[in-house]
Amino acid sequence: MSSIRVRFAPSPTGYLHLGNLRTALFNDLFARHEGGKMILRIEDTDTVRSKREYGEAIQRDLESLGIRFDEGPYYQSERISIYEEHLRQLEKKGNVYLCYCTQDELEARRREALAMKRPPRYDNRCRTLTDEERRRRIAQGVRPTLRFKVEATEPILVEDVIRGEIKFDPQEIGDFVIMRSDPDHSNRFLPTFHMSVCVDDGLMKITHVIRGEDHLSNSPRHVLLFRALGFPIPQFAHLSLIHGPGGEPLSKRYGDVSLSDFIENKGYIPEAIRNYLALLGWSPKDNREIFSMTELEQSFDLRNATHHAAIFTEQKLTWINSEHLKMLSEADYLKRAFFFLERRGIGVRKEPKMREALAILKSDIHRFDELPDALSFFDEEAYRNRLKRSVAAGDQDQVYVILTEGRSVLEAAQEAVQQSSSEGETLFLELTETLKHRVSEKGKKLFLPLRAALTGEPHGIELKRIFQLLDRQTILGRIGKAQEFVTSK
RNA sequence: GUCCCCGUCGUCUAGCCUGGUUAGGACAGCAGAUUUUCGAUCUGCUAGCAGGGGUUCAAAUCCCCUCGGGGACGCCA
Repeated sequence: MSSIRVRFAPSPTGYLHLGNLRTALFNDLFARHEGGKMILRIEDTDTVRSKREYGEAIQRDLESLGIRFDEGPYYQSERISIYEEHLRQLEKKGNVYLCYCTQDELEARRREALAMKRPPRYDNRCRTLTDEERRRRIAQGVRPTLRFKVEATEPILVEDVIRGEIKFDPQEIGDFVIMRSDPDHSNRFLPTFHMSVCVDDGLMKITHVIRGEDHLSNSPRHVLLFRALGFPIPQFAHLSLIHGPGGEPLSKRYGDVSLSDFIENKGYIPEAIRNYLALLGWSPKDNREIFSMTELEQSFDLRNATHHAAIFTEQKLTWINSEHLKMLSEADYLKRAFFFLERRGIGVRKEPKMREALAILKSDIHRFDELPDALSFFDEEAYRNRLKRSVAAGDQDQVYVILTEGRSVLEAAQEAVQQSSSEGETLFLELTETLKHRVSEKGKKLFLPLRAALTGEPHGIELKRIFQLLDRQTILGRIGKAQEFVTSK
């Protein structure tokens, strides 16, 4: 039994984007590969911005991606007394002091420092506050914060599984706030992220802190805090960030990279998203690209994570999704396809041939949102509307052009179908045999008009299959209809 | 501004540690084959070491500088 423990610790101040989700996934894959445990911790100490609904949405997203946690969710807002307790230890050891600088003062000094091209860091001035000054501040009603004294003189080492050993000069780090004033209770403190993270990681016996690279420069502070609190220092692994298609960092306002949009609207399957996300910032030594859930866990190795940001684009995800669709059993695929279509309000089960058509489409489509169009030829009304639009658009429309140029083919086809009494594939074979002798067109010129007349689309399911899916009457009717439409113009 | 991280085809990446490869793979794109159509499939092609110095017989690989991107420097996390 491995003692490895990792955690995913989001703050419920918005929805998870794909970058956050990948961090969760890497924690999950690492834990499972190592036979360790994964803990979910909701970092909701920012009482103003945190929302319960976000916490719930986060859990839904994790679940739909197949990311499971062995412990939690722990809510930090319910653990305030624990942080207070550990604060007392730090106070006893003289690691903290009260700071009476107001936010306005701090902000003004930061701006000034920046303007003078100096580092905008805290100057530790309240470390040496005189009793008199302190009394004056209190009299003014200033609410203090508690700062951690950065007294280290030796370089602080952050051991990172991905990047190696990184050194930080403690001189570069100002005393930082570990307890801030609680906006809702006038004499109470709330832990800042630094404090709650270190106490919880220590208490929860986290062995590997796997998080985004944006936390890299926080890590030396955390090393100092872990030491002061008497906790062992975990291994760090800072993941390179994921950027959007334009190269910009992903942020919570990018609603279009939300998981539910990808699954519910675009029709990607979770296995594929997992697979794609794993490949964004990591690759196995053998360069494989398609992985099942368990295969991913087996080959995952944090040390193979990349060091640079990766741009998220849908093209490869689309391909990976089509590969995963092919790997699905027919029953599983149909179940999911029906589910997707029904959510779109397309009642597919009523149509007996629909199941057959869906099965054919399995190896054809990339994602489920291609299904409604691909199946629309079943619907007589949708078919007619499509033709009407074509005719209205005239030469601008591909289908209209195909139909017009293929008029002679359609005439011959109509006649041939009328003369035959077959159905399905046999009808198709007889038809092509007859047409071979009656018209000079072949290949594209021959089949495109037939397809367009039958489905109203220039592409779709194999033509032979369409004959299996539509009955004689419909086929005959549509060929006639198509001719009517083009000549009516 | 200071500190930290990063820079290989359009995109995801292998190679870097431990110098010697025609710099490999995949997606996308393009072309051909096949299916007497589209799609799917198969084959092929296009395309890259950010720039400059240095070390070396030899540099994507080691060193330095420059440029570019990102992050931190919050009573957000």
